[in-house]
Amino acid sequence: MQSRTRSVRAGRPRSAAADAAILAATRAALVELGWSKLTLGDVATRAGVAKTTLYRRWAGKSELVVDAVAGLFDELRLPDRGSLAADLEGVVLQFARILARPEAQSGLMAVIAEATRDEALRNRIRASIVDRQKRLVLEGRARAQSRGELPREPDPEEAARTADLIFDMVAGTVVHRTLVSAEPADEAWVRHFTRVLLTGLRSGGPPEPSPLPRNPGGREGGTARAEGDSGD
Amino acid sequence: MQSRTRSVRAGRPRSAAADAAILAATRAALVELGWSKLTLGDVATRAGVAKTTLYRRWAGKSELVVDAVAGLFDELRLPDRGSLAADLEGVVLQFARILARPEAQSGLMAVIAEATRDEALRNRIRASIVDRQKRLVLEGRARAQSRGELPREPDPEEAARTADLIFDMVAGTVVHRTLVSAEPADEAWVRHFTRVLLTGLRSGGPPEPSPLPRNPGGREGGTARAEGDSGD
Amino acid sequence: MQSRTRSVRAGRPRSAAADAAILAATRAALVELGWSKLTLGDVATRAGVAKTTLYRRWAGKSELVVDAVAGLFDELRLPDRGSLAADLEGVVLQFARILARPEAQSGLMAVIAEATRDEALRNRIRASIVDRQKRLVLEGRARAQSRGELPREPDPEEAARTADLIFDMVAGTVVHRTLVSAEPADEAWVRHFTRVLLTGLRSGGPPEPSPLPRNPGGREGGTARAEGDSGD
Amino acid sequence: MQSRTRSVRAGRPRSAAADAAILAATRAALVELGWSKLTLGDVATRAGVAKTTLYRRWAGKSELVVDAVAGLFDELRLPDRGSLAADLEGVVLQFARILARPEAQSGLMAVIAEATRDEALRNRIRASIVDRQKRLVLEGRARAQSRGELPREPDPEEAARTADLIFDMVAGTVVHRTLVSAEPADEAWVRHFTRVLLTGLRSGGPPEPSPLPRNPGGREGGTARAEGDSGD
DNA sequence: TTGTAACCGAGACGGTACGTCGCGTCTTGCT
DNA sequence: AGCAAGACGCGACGTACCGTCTCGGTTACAA
Repeated sequence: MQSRTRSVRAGRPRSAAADAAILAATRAALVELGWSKLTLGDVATRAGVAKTTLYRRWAGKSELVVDAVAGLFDELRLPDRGSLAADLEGVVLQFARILARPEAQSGLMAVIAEATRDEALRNRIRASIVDRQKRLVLEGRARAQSRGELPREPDPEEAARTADLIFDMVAGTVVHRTLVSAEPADEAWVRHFTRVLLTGLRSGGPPEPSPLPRNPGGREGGTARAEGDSGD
Repeated sequence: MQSRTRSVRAGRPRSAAADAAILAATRAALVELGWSKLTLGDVATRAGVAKTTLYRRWAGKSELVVDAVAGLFDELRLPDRGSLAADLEGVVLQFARILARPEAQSGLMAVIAEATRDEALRNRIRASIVDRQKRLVLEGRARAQSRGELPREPDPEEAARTADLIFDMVAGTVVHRTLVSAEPADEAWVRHFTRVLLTGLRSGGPPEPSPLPRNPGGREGGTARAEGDSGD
Repeated sequence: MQSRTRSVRAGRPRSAAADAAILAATRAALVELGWSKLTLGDVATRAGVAKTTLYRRWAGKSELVVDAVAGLFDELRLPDRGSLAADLEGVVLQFARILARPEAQSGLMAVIAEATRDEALRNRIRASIVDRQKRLVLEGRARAQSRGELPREPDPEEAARTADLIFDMVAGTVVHRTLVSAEPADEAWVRHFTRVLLTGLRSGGPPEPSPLPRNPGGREGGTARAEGDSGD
Repeated sequence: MQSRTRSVRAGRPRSAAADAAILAATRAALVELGWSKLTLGDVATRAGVAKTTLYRRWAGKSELVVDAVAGLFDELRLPDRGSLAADLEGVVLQFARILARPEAQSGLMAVIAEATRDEALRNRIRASIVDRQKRLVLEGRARAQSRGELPREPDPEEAARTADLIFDMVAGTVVHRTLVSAEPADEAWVRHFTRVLLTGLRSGGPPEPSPLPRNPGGREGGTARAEGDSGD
């Protein structure tokens, strides 16, 4: 009978405290050193843990940082501020504030870069970070629908497509603002952004087959100086 | 005597061919290996160049990759397809196609990650990559205004703010779709996205205290409290 | 097996069996891997024993291997073949055959190397291995003396000195032949070696101040064939 | 034409000083730490050299120590003291003194132990250490023959066999005395040993087919004479 | 034509971090 | 209380790149 028990758990169990210490040390090292100068040996030292212990739990730097960064997003909540617009603003602002923290900045882009070459890592990121965020979008929409602020989408596929788009727009735009443009995503900016987004969503139905306005008569004069004439 | 002579350029000049070979080798290495496994020694070997030659021209991996990736965006053009919507679609699609290439995926996010800790690198990225893209947004708006599709914004500051927002939304969303969600930014998606974006922009004026344009349910008051005062 | 019969006391029922299993596993590992690649974890696994159990009984790799190798020499016996020469040949051959086994080769030299820096280990080796061998020399001499083949040495110190020398010559030469010269110590070689050794011993008395033979002219016949006659 | 030159020597040449520094550091580390606690990282540090430099020149600890120890035997010389006995004593004493040094003790046995499992290492030891010593035996015999102290052996195979035996006896006995018995191989001992050895050799002819005397009656007088009064 | 100065390839150098392995110790739960 | 299982802190391993530094040899311009 013990053969099963044995295979399940024999020997000294892994220290739960070590996991927490390592993740905290990773975040601290990200703040101080950033991704590229973060070394696993240093993280182990900070955590008061042997390097081997670290490698027993994570396959490498990328996996470790994904988990460390994922923790930052745990605090994301969907506030109930009474309206879709207000709720959205609140969530975006929370998201922006997390991204403003150096440990998120340093780590997040780097693991995304790594993930472009690593299917498993991409899945890990999705499971640990992305899906957790995306859930907020779905919840927010459901709430808005129950409030009557948004119509209920009958086609589930279209609903998913739109949710994905919203999510990419929100997360992508905030990330780009923060990390590429390197401008603060403060309250005023968030208000501006969410207004544009919501306006677009309220009117934006399913994509239509003929997107080209097909301007009669051709170009209005303003285009004149444009270089594009040769183009398509 | 030579020793005192200020010869503007004495000695053997740098090989122009080497630069091109190195950048091409860098892109090839990015495709094959990705950022993290790309090594400067390997790039030098591929380019048929000594490591020293490489270090004479670039300070390190990041700078080299910025230049190598920047070249990819040279082909970005603002097409004149007759309408703002069509032009926007065209640009976004071009951008998406560049981002679909592995050398862009691997390199771009990584240098952005590096740049979070390196002011000089951030400036280099802005100068080489970002500003070149942002110019398209400005050109596109100017063309749309001259066509009469968009009103002329009287406040230059507000105009700049909106241009930045558009840029962050476009670039950020496409990047997020491609790299994080790892879904193809194909024509259908681009059409969907640009329609939402344009709709938002056509109605989105300067930020207002009450951003809810119409609420079918009729709860006007809720918006008020939801806004800034309550905070969180 | 045995643990089932007596469930009352869960003491150390395997203690005796474990020792044998561990030593056998050690020898097996020596054969397969040699000293430097032998690991205690592997030995424990082979013996079906926990590493802890192993460490309770031996302080480390060296001590364990000393005991494992010592067992090989248990089979050494002083045969009675009727003459000193024949007895010596027999013992040397036995010794050579043990040294030809890979577990002896791998282990013995290594622990001797370790012992150069470790007094306790040196003593352990002496007690477990060396003295057991040296006893054969003493027994052999006693037997030869009782046969009348060797005179009885009146000075006990000199007797000890000579016994030590014989031992070093026998063991050292066989070891060197086997491990350094890496040539087989087969029957023919043993015969050659023991004849030289015995001849030397029969004539070799206490050390003298003037070792120069000083006979440039030629060899006195007596010395030349002092012992050869006996054989044929 | 440089293509040939290039392949022969291109790039920065290896530092000759580094080799010497590394070997000296290795010997120093052997003295202080002994074989098992000697680490290549430590050797590199002592030599003021990077670990990589060390690994570029030697495949591992064993190879390095072989070279380091081989240097110790460079000082071995065949002295001309006028007689075979005196020459032999001189060489053996030199050998004993080298073996008395801790760097030789620590290293030599260990690499021999390693060599039992490593053909290449065995060859390296033979080339660097053993053959150099064996040459002295051959030189010594030639000199003794020219002096008339030893007969010229007509059969070259038998000559080689005997030289090998002498070598194994000399080296093996001294090593065993020093490292296993852990007794000093001082002048008195060397005199005792060499006298026994030389006596054995002077009378020891080629091995004979029937070595077992098998005379149950035992032997008498002739043997007895050899002992006390020292024929030579 | 000849200097001379900066270039070029090759590759060794002192370092740093990697990810792995073995050591000997320390929990666990089972018997 | 001893056992197997196995996680733990420690520290060396051998490898891979880093960015720098010789090397011998090659341009290209100036004297």
